[in-house]
Amino acid sequence: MEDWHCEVGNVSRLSAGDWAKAALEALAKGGLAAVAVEPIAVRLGTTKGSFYWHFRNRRALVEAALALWEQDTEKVIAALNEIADPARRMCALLENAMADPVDAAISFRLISAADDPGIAEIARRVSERRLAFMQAALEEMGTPPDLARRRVVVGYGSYLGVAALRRLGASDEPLTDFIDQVMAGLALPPS
Amino acid sequence: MEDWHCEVGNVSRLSAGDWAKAALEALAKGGLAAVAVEPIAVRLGTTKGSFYWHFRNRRALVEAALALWEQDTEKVIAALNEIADPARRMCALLENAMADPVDAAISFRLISAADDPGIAEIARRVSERRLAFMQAALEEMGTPPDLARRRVVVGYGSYLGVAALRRLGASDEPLTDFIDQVMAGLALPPS
DNA sequence: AGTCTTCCATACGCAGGCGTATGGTAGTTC
DNA sequence: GAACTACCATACGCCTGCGTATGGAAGACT
Repeated sequence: MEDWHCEVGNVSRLSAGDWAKAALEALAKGGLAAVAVEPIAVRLGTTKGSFYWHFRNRRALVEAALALWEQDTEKVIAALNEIADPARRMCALLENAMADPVDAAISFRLISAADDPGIAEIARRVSERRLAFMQAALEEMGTPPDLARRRVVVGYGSYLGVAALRRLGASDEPLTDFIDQVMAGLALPPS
Repeated sequence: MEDWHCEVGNVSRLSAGDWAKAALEALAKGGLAAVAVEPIAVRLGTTKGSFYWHFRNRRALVEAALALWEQDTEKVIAALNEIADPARRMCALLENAMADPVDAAISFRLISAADDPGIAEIARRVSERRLAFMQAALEEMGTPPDLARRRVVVGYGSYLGVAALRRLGASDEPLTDFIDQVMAGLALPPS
């Protein structure tokens, strides 16, 4: 799992991680169809020859990209867990999330492509992870697990949907309004 | 605009509307990439020759399919407007919407493909129409326009996001929970 | 009956993406 | 310094989709 971008002389050698990173960017920018070997090779200034040395096929590249995405979620969660107060933690989460249209774009691409069971499974796992993180915060504040779960599904759903509307240009309402409403829905004090 | 599926003898002739309908189904089922002339021709039991008589190119087919989708929204709105009581109207809307995963799937496909300005524009227009319909109901109940708008954005967003989570298999919570929460967020009495 | 219009089938060329085969280059190892 | 490995470039065949060109069938018109 330890792969490095290695640079020798003025010739740079690519790692599988470089390919995965570029693939994730392509996914966010152009959708699953844009995760195509030759265009990404051009973007990386190399050729297919490099790719098929590092990966078995295109599917493996997609999976590597999504693994990267999954790790990003873990990083964000780890960072937010530094915030002791659960209410402030959730508020920071919302602000954080709404400020990251790239992650939202990836989510939409995957939701759209959820007819592919492999894609759906990863998207489901990441969603589940995020929901669990939010639910834990509510439980910390004394909300019973079942109620917390139901509230968190709508809370995270609100984020997804409102981010989608902003992506479409169908909503330019200020973020504070949105955050206040979601916090209220989660039965948390406003920031 | 009057085109008919016409059947003469045992040979059926296709109309542009038949193509648009099939294209919309393909969009829902397989995404924008699945709106491809030849596969749809096979599905309709015909060939490209038919298609390029009815349409200028693939883009025109996509637009026709989305026009059909836009009309569906209008039909639903017209039907719901038969319900006099705004609160019950909104409740019926939510039940109606959550029972239609195909429409939701189309929404997700378009949100994902919103990097295409043409796609984004239609999706935005339809979203705006739905938001306006909901906002009108809230205003009927005395909510000031600005507040109604903000609530409705989160309400419709919640629908989109929760439908997405259900699509992923990340939520199997009962619909009544969701509906109650959204109705509460809209400051409407529960059903 | 012959022409005209409408609608469709077939065949073609082109482009782009996937995966493979094969050779080459630059370090590493002994 | 020679073999060896790791990494990459090039070239190829295949498939699928787009759009066009052209001919054919079947009813309508006169």
